[in-house]
Amino acid sequence: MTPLPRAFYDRDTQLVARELLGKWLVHRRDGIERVGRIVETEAYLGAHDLAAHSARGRTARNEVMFGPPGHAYVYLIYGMHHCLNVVTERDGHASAVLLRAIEPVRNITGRTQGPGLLCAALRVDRSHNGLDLMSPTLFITEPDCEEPFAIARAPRIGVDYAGAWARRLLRFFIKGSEFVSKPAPSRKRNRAR
DNA sequence: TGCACGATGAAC
DNA sequence: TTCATCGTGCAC
Repeated sequence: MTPLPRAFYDRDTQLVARELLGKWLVHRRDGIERVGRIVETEAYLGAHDLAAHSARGRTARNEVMFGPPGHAYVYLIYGMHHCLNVVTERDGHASAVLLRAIEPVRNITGRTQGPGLLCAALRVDRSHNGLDLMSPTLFITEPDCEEPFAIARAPRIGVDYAGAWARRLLRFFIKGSEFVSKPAPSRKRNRAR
């Protein structure tokens, strides 16, 4: 298995988010190779995207987002869950794709539908922050075999604070996959439109 | 030095 | 609908 080249990540973030669907996410650790098929992603477009961590400026936490493409941005959320992102576009653009769900392929135990569960199942944590995805321990690769699938899009999850940016269709998932996350129904009221 | 708050998940 | 749980970022 060969890691996708850096050029894959050095492109439009929405395009990368779409094309990551169906790819295999691989993590080798303790002699175990865990593999999951990516079925759900979210695009965070850069410092102008009010839902992105990078929108509030460069800090110690989001430093990796501001770096070159093809690196892992992993952070701890709600004091207990990890989220894995891949940095996209040119150095300094501060965009990334959040990997939200995978379908188990090899050596995966437990549920994988949601960014926190994905990291737990793959044994990915903050120690992987900044890791180059060209590395043999954590990378994304073409699947061994793949059947055609349809892509659906929807608003991103958990970013209601971002106003109009929260309503943009920047979440992508494989239509009909049972491994796509099913977040709790939003308590959002009827919204005029 | 203190404190409010998450790109979540699970229980009630 | 509520809560667990803690690193981060920014206000004092």
